[in-house]
Amino acid sequence: MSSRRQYPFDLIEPKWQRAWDAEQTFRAFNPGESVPDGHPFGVRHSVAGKPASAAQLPPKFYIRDMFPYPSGAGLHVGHPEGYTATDILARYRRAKGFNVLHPMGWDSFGLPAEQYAVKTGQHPRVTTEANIANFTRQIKSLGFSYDWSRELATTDPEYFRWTQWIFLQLYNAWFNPETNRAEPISTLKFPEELDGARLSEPQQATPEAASTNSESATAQAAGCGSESRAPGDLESRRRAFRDSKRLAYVSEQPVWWCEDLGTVLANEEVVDGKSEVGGFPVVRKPMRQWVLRITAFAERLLADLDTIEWTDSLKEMQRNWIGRSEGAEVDFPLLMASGGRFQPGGPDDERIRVFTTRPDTLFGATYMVLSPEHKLVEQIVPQEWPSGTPDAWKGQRKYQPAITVVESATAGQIAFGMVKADLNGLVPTPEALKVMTAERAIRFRAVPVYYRESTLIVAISNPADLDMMDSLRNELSVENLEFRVASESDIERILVDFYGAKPSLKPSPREAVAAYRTYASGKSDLERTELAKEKTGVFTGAYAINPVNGEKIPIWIADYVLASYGTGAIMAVPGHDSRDLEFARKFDLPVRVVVQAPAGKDSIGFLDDGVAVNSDFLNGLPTAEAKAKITAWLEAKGLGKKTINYKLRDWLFSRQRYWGEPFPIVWRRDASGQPYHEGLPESALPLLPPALTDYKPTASGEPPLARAKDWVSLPDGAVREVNTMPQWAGSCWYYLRYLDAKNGNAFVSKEAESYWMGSLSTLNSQLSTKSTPGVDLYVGGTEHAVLHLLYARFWHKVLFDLGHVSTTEPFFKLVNQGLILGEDGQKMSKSRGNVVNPDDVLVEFGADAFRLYEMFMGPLQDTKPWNTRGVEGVYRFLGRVWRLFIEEKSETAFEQAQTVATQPDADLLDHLVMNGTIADVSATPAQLKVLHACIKKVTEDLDHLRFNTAISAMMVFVNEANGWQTRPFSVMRTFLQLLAPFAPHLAEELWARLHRTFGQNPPSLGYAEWPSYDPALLVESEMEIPVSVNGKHRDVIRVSADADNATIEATARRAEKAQPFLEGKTVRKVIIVPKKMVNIVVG
RNA sequence: GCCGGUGUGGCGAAAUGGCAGACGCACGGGACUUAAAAUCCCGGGACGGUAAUACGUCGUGCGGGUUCGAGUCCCGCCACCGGCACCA
Repeated sequence: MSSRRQYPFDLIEPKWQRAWDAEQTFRAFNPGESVPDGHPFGVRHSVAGKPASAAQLPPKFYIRDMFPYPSGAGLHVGHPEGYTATDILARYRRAKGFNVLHPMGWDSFGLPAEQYAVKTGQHPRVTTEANIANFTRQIKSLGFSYDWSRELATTDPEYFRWTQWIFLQLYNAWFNPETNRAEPISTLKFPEELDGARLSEPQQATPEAASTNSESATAQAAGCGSESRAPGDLESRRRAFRDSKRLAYVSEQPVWWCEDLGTVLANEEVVDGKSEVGGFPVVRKPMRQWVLRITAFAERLLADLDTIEWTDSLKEMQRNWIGRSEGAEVDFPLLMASGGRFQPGGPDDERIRVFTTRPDTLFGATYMVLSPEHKLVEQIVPQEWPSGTPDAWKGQRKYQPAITVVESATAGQIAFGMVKADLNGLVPTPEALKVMTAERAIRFRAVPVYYRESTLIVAISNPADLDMMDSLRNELSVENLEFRVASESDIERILVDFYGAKPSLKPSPREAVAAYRTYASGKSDLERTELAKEKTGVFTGAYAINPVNGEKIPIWIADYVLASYGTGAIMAVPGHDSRDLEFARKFDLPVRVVVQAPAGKDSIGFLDDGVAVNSDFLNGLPTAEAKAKITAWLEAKGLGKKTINYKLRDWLFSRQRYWGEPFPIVWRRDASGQPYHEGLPESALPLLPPALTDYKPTASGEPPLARAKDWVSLPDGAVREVNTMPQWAGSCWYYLRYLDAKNGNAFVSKEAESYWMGSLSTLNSQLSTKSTPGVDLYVGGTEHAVLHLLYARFWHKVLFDLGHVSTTEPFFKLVNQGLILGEDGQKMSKSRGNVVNPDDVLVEFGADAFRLYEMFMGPLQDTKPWNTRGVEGVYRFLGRVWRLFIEEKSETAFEQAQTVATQPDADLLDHLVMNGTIADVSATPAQLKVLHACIKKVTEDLDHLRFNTAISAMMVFVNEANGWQTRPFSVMRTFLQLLAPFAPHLAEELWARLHRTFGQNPPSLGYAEWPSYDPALLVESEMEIPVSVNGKHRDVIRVSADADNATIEATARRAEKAQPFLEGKTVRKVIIVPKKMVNIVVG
């Protein structure tokens, strides 16, 4: 650790931060805004002291960071990595003559503040504001050139009024599949039976959007199905129909419920069956929720990825998440077990519709599987098993508590063992739970823990759960915890008592199916992934007919088929699908080869494209042709059609929390008492959350907002929606608010939007570098790949369709910064104790060194470990820069003055004197060459985001300049311009001093024109060219720069060190790459 | 399992198909100093060789290939990191 400061950054850095603040140096000006007199931006672009129109302003450059959640822990060194990169580019672009928009704000709604509020009763706003203040202090101490006048926080009512406004835009719009875009709900046409006013006119039935389950499900829930209703409630039905089409709609679907967080979560927030935040268990639970129709935009979200510059991996993540697959829907007619045709509710129910991407394997479909939740299940199950049904198909439980010893001890209080039991059909019965409760059964993190006769019995099936034992020990305050293996009877007790298992055959298909459905729905996703390594399922007793060959095939239910994908049903082709094969093997179902694998590969289980066999009229066709032929055949017969499916689900948009945006929605009841919702008028915004003293959910499990009875109930009898929006809402559009952050009349003005988002950029392209539309550069971590970045693209497209923004995409270029690891090469975390706090680094080395090191570590996108010695290295470099400019003797005087001074004072810096080696003389050619090489490298590297090599180029310059007896003013001045984006405080201080020393008024460094290099100065009169013999490097020759090939060849042939390799050999060929190398090929 | 990315000194890393290891860290030597720190200068891929030079051989995860020439391009592996994961 250095005992003495390399240079007085502690005085320099606050001094310039104050100056930039006071002079509003980095204010970005909107079209129509008046630029203050004398502001350096106005001076540079001749718009000072007057309002500048969009055409008078220089081209825009909009560069942004992902705004942070202001946590109580403060900034860590990962945050400023991206911030530094964008700040360097912002400063560089300003110098290049762009109007740079570089803002910062706060994603300030969030769980920690709310959890603190639940515990202490303190309003989350208090915590949030304190954290914002701390983050602001930390970020400002790094000297970033943000335009702080545009600072925003998603928790600010003046911000979230527009978040609510955008929600209303979604609420009042629908997706028109014919135009493939969002339109105002007023353009929605009612189907004929609801269009009472114009029954005589011919009406197009509203076409279904690309088949999304949510859509058809809600449409049916809303009652617009085929069954007719009394004409009296036509109005209600019209409303229900309209509500079912909105981009923001209410759905009763099963959602991920997290008990520990007390809220539901979106699919994207659930990772490995646990909540992304906190890692708590989640379960599937049907609830009424607000959902946004992102699936309607799946195709455009996918297609437009081709129009933006993101990394391949990021685009790929989004593609995977959207998960488009092409295939066919095929109808399988039902057959009753008795052999008669099935006729429950009408013509639509006579078949089961499946989705498959391999219609060419239809002849290999030997059974069908429905998801346990499939709506047809109950209707198709017969009273009795068909004769000859194997016992294994009847849902027989066949658990063998095969106990694998994991760890053991004697005479302990806790016994546990690994259960490898097939829990098929087993669920904790209410009776069993009562018994368990009486005996102090507890559920610990979804794992049953059973206390009986002074012994805790823990059945686990995953070695990973061993980690749990420590927490369990703490939680139970059991000391001297010892382990022993659970005995077989221990396990038996858990299975019988907890799961209510009885080793008996299910007596009827109905019971077997009911038991399996309960089992499947009761499993949390955690249990599903950890316990269900083996396939489970049960035969329904019903059969269907394979439409291509008339075969009778059994229908099963199994939880490996998801209700939420495709049609919730599949045709199983065990010959060519690994999951179906696994299932077929377990239950002894027939396997048939219908695709011939290439020679040498087994056709059973062959998943790739091959040639159709055993498939009647498809035989001999390659897979692609077989697909086309069978699809056409199905369509001609009316048995199926080509279909596209997506993995993407609609976006669950409501949370049961206090600290989020309230929905601008009220609920009323129609004449028949049916509740319906209504959007608030814009004039009611912002809708503020009510004041509460208790932030917990209500006793009846309603969200916290329900506690505010006065707030919830309106005088006219309506009640407010009590859910709130998720944290992602505010971050979906903040990049638009920055453009016009103080606008009270609109979320952004048209002028600001079109200028900054680049629709106007073609109007003023006086610079060769053209502006990109949208955000020019967005830098942030990969963790938002499918959350924020997908949601924001979706909102942007809706706003675009509705005419509120002018570009189809928000972020045209995006770069992911790499993770910074701790000094031990591990991910930084409190528990590892390897977290580096930027505050500490700043105290010791200053902001400039910190910034420089963050960039010097390696390429921005790479993951790399922190190394404090590395900071010292760049800090030393800055010290060398300092000493190039400052007379060392004057430093002694300065230090003495500083010791005497009672408090730090920037005036003390005036004791410093410029280094006497700097003189206003013309530079030597060698000096110019060093400088211009540096300009070239730094400029080119900045254009390609190669900060680390730009810094090393400056180090090379400093190492050279260090040896100069005389340092020309002009050269040193230009160098400071190159340094300024990286180490702005030091550069500003030296810039000011340098100019004053030479009797000049320092021009604004931030807006001084970026230096350009003269290629002529870089040309060598002589050059060194490596000489190779047979591709091996042997010598280096010197020739004049304009030497022709003949001269080069002759010189190379004479090269001394090459001689031993040429002697006695015939030269077959001489390859000369101009200015690069010579290769002599001998034989 | 599928998709994407990355493998170069003791470490972070450089290298439009053309002298591998720029720059920095750590390390070693020297100057300055009573001494240390700081600073300045010099040296560091490995092996062989030499008093030290010189010089030679090998060397960019592994195995092949294309090329006068490969860290870079192609084919096949291996390892690590990230994402997805019963999506029909």
